[in-house]
Amino acid sequence: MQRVEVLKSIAHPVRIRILEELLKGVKCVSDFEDFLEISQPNVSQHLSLLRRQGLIDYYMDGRLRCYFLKDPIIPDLLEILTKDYIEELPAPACCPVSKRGTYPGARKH
Amino acid sequence: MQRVEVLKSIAHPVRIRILEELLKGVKCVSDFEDFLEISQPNVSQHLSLLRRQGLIDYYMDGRLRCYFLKDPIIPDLLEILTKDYIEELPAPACCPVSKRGTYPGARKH
DNA sequence: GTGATATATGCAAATATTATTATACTTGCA
DNA sequence: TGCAAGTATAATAATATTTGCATATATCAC
Repeated sequence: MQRVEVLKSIAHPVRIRILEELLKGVKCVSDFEDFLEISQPNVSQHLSLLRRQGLIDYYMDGRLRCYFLKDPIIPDLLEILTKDYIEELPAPACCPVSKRGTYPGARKH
Repeated sequence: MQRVEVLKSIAHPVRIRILEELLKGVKCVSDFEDFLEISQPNVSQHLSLLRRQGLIDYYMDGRLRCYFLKDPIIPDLLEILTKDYIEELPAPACCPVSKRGTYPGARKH
């Protein structure tokens, strides 16, 4: 499943911050190095993973590599992740639809 | 970060299928056991992780545990994951906004 | 060419996740 | 009370991810 791979790529504290920054605009490796408090090789490793997954890409600018967002699912996902959800989903009305269930459906939990 | 934890919970082929099924309605453990081809303890472990994260909950019905969706972010996330994105995001117009970058911005990549 | 800057890569160690197995708990029913 | 169905938990083994470090590559300025 492609979707799971995308999710796994985003589901990391460093990579989600990288993506959030890229949502604001183009950034090069040393820009990330400044505000993420990790080593340059580690930044590169995360960027390279995101690129392997096709989520971002870069262009060369002198000796800088300028990274930018590529996969359109990213802005949508990031937006949902910042959204405030106040209410829980409504609890199911009653009685499970289960092949084994002819039980009355009394909620004891 | 809470969001990363949520993403990690969803970013697994079994758990994403569990959540998709729960989107359709209530299901008990043995229901999952049937269509996911994994062992009962493994199903329980995934369910229990999802519950620890507050994404799902259950009620007792006889000796069945009937699981249901609880966190409203799930339907939104699942929807985006099934959406078709045809176009890539537009490439950035020009020239990086980088504190080091006064480079001309020629794209050599 | 030489040196400095910007970034990537390879590999091993540390850590986290997942599946498996065996066992325990709980409920309903005879 | 005792047994079976449904499910959970604990311990462990297998696997994947992440990080740190040393080193490599590429480009620019001189």
